[in-house]
Amino acid sequence: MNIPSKYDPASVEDKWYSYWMENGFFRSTPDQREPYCIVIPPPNVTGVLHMGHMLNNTLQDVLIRRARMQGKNALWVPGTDHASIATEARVVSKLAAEGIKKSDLSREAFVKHAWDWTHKHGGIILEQLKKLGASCDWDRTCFTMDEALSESVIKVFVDLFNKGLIYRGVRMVNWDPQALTAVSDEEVNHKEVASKLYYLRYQVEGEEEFITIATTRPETILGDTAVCVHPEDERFSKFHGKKVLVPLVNRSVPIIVDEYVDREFGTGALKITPAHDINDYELGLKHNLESIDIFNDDGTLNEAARVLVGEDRFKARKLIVPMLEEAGNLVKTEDYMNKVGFSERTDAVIEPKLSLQWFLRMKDLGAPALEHVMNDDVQLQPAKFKNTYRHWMENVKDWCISRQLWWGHRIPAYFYGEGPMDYVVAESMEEALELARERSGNSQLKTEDLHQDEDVLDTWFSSWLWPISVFDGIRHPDNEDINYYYPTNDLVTAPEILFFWVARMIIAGYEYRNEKPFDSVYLTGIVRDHKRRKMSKSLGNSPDPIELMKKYSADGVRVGMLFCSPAGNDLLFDESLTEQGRNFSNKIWNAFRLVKGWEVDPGLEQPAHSAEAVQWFETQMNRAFIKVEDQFLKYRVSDALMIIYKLFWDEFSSWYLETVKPAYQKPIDRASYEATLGFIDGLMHMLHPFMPFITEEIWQLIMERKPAESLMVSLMPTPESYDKKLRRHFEEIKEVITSIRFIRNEKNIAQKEVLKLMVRSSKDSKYRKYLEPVIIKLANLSDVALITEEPEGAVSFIVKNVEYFVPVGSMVDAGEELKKLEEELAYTQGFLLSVQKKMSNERFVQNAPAQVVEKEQQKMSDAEGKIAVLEAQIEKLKGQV
RNA sequence: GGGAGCUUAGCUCAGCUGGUUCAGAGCACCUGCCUUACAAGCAGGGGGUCACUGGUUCGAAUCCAGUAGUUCCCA
Repeated sequence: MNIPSKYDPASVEDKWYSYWMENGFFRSTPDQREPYCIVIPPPNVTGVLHMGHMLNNTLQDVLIRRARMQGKNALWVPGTDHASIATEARVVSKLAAEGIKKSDLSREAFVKHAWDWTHKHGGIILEQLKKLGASCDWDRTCFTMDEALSESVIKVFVDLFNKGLIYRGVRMVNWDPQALTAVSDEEVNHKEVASKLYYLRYQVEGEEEFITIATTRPETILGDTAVCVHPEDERFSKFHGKKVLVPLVNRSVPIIVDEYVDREFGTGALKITPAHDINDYELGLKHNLESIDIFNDDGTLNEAARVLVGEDRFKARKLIVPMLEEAGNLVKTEDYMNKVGFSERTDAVIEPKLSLQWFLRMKDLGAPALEHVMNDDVQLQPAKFKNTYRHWMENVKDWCISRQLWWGHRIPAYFYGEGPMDYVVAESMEEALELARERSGNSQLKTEDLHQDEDVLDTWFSSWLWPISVFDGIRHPDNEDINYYYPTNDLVTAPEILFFWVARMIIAGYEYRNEKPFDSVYLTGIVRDHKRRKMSKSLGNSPDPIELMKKYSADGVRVGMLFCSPAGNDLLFDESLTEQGRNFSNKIWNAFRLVKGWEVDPGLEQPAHSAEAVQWFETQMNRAFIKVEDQFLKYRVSDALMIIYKLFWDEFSSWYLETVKPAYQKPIDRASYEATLGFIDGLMHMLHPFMPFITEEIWQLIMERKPAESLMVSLMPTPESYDKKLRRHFEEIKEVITSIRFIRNEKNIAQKEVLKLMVRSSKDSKYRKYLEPVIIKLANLSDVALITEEPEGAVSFIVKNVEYFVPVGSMVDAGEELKKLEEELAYTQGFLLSVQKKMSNERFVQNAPAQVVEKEQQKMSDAEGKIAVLEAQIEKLKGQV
């Protein structure tokens, strides 16, 4: 078999991905095996792959591939999300570029445009995931607007409505004046903004007295319906029960008292605008205040404002200040930092607004979801997110589920009359008609008389059903798929959607399956650049994942992502990491090339050093298997990879291969060759979940494979117990070899030059003679001699109290040797002293566990032995200097 | 304003229920090597009073309290 000297990822990756697809290795159907399932966090249907997706999906693929190789029936369900606001915004701007306004289109026409857009751009991201190697069952690809999923959403809405959990009402909502829709609390980002605090005085009605308030939003005074002071604030007690005139419009409003007011803030008096501030709204309800909405939906002032009508809210703020000044109401202005809410989608400043919306009652619904995370039925990884989760769930508010958009699931409420309550909720028009006839008592109602609610549902109202609806478990709760795969095993997602999505999936899970949706949630970090800036298009600091994979290979990028991805921590991504990943591929390829290039001589006996190395590397493999297993249990994927990385690079390549490697153009014995190929096979298995492509390529080249054979569906070896003593001894002789290499370096002796080694062991420190062949090979020695008397002209070192001497003739510098030994002696004496101090402390000996004391005892005698050896050597050297 | 977390080598992070004189990894760095698997490499090496202060303990990077800095979440 001819192995190309350069690894060519591009062709290899396409070749094996097609092969896996053709053989249906990604597909899963229920069977007798234990299931392992992940549902993908559905990306926006029209989105493109970014670094966050890369991280997230690499992790999912690692988990899925590993489970598959452990013999589980692994299923990774892919799909996309219709992303109401984001998609609609894109379609609107695309139409705008063509000179078409959304308002000129009918709902049907607009939705058609949106579908066209979806079909054109939808699924690009899924194609990109294939480049990464994602082993999703593509036959099961779902979209939240598919018929089955849409029906599930509507069915759930109707069900919750009938349970009395969904209601319609006027509430203060977060209004996005740009997207012209309500958004949920979770879709609002609060940012600190430098603004001004305006001090305005209101005249007390019928008097020449004034009361001064402070506000950041002077334009909203036009909607004021009260001024509020603290009941115990003596500065204002004389005003209790009086009225003030709102500046500019001279509307008379009451002065009310409430303990809500913070006496320290501003002047201690507060203007109340119930229509435009959530706190004022609450006060308004409490004190029965009128509520004057002065804004249009797009954020311009309406007729109710009476002045500046038609101006935008921010322009109005600028314009009203000189007007107030002129009218004598402006006392002063101060610079002020305050927090302002911005829309997650459009970045427009959110306007608190009273509006008629649909809500879902969350308190009772959420109770099981809180309980089952707190008791670890659903595990959050890392667990530190439990705190945040609890805080949110304990203060959960009703969920505003309606959006004033057209792209999405239309709310299945049908109005039959003019009144706000003249509606019915049903899964279809036919059912709605029947219900409406019943409710209205009018049996003559026709479908034309019914009018469906214009709003659509929040996107998360479909995503929260995802782990159930991808298996059609809402419409058919007892189907084979849902019974087999649900609850799923792991969910991999970003912490910023813990509440948007994860919490709500848990809620829906308990409500509709009476069961958690997944066993554990792996929360990844946010991908940032090396300066800790969030990767974003506008900053231009986010590499294009597709380009990155072209440059460094998919395996390289996967490894690069994983190297910097501890769970729950932000990860600072840098291209050098993918470079490291690519270098690793190169290393693997070359190691394989070396082994495959060996010629086997069946008549050759296995050299002793190779036999020992084979046994030793077996212990290393098993040890690594066990450690990797442990890391995966803790979801420490990064550390698991690092263990295998070091196993391959340091232990296998640098130690093992260097030991068994025959001299140039010399053949190798059969036993060593086969053992080595076996190790490569095992290493490819361990590495496959992380680097699927290169490992498959190599595995296929190890030997002739049968059709439809593949590494990705072969079983992972299981860890066995290993010879700990052999491993320890090998570590000792590694230290010996390194020490000899250090001497070569120091004395400028080339590796080619053959050296001698002399060993003196004492009764309580043993030289590992059986590993001697390995030392001879790797340190390039002629022989090792056991001695009792110290030789002349040799450099010495000590490993585990065994003395080693390398004769270097005239190159030995006795003075330098002496200095080195004296330094080591001083250190060891200091060490001994500290241990002795500890041991002479009665309280330590009494209180510390026996094991610890024993260990200290051992340290003490070891140190004493070493000191004796050192002192003898120093004594001898002193005679020479 | 309320809550949570973080602070260990130049960088990114490990260090479990306190026990090798004050400690590990990867990368980066330094020195020497183009030794025919790999210079995308090999061999060797240096580097940290574990943020600060105090306490508990025979013993603290590890537990407790406070201080400073920093990040995130919620309002």
